[in-house]
Amino acid sequence: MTSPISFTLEQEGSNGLMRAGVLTTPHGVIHTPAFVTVGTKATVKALSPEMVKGLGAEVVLANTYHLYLEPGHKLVRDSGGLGSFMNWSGPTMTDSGGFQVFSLGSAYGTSVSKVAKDTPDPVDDEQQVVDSAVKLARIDEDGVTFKSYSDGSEHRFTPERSIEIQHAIGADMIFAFDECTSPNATYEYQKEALERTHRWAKRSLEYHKAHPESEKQGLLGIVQGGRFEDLRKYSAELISSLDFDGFGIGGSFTKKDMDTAVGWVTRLLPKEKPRHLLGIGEPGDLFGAVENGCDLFDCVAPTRLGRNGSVYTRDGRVNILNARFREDLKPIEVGCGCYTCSNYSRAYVAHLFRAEEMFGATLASIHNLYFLIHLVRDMREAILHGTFAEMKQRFITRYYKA
RNA sequence: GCGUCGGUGGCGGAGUGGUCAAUCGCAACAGACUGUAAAUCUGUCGCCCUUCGGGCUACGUAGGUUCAAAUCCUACCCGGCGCA
Repeated sequence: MTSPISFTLEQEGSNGLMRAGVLTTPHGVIHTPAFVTVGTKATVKALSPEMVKGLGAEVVLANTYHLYLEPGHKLVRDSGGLGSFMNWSGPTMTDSGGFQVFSLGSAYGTSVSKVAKDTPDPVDDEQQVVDSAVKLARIDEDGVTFKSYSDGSEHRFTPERSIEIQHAIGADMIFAFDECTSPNATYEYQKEALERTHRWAKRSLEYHKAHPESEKQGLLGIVQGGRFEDLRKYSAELISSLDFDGFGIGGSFTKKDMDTAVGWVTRLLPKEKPRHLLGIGEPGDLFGAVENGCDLFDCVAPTRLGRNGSVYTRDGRVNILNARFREDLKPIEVGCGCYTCSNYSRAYVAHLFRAEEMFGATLASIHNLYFLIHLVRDMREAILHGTFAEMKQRFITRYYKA
């Protein structure tokens, strides 16, 4: 059976891993490597689809669990599918709800994120002690029972159910239902969770292939294995052996080891299919991931940081609320081509945040998304021109100079 | 002029003899945020010393009572209200 999505490699890097390509979906093409804009609840927070398109985004990723809870996947289906519902005409993706197994489960009530710090914060360790009874996700072999974070009602996700819902939502690319594990999980637990995720991957795939939606929607299998080399490689081989349309690399990492861990996996994945690194990332992480052969990335950071007043610049991330920007009439980044920097000053954006005017979140989100999307796009160009290493060196030196 | 209520940290506003450098909110200052439980969360917030801790100056002003006062008394200054 032919895949509803096709991937063409344009250029491979000298390290044999990184590559530039073109991913064709039923709703348009994505030039990879590409940063995927996150629109969890069928909206990129604070932005209209026109703004999202205008800042250069080629694809939007929504969330199955969130849309299932609100407004319900059937309504999305009856609205003509995700793209039609949210008025986004380009390519779309949905995450399976696997991340919510983590964020509402083991990470609930803690400050643990999927990317662990190299030097653990003792406060984090204390906060990890959360009664398992209050967590909102419970895992068993067959699936996950969630308690809605908004009204406490109970819901059940299985691999089949996740795919069924993702079929209704109708994104071009969907993900197998997996378990995103905590970076603090033991090897034993990671292994156990990995085996389960593999069984879920097969079930997701079987359910998908048995339905006509598989002719319009591509299914991506997810490699897990935490921070353990043998588990990552085992997972990459097993997931590769299945007939997925592409691959996701999920789960937890250490900031320092992320590149290495991604490399273990991408070396084993078939070159002719796209790889999506789930939930990453920060500028530095993106360089490492691209260098190690990832094609797609999504991250909430640009929009969340934007709403909270942090903005990216070539000289590092800054908080626009800092006193020094109060009367600073320069754009957030001199030379930036985004709508925000073309028309507004730091002082104005800072004023909006201080006055709690919602347009501030919009302007900061536009800038941050533009920054990351164009950063990855620049990486793509650099791969095509064989100048990736210099480009990376130049950026990293300046961005992390402190 | 008489009466009355009140004057607390940048602001609002608690406190009404000791546990008060003074609850709390706002503002301010800084930090965090990686498949969105998030337009959220955390910390600092009189001055000085290196943190623990210690020192100093403070609750309109000046005196007083008391072992001890933002809290009680007296006078004065200022403000609100009422009566002339």
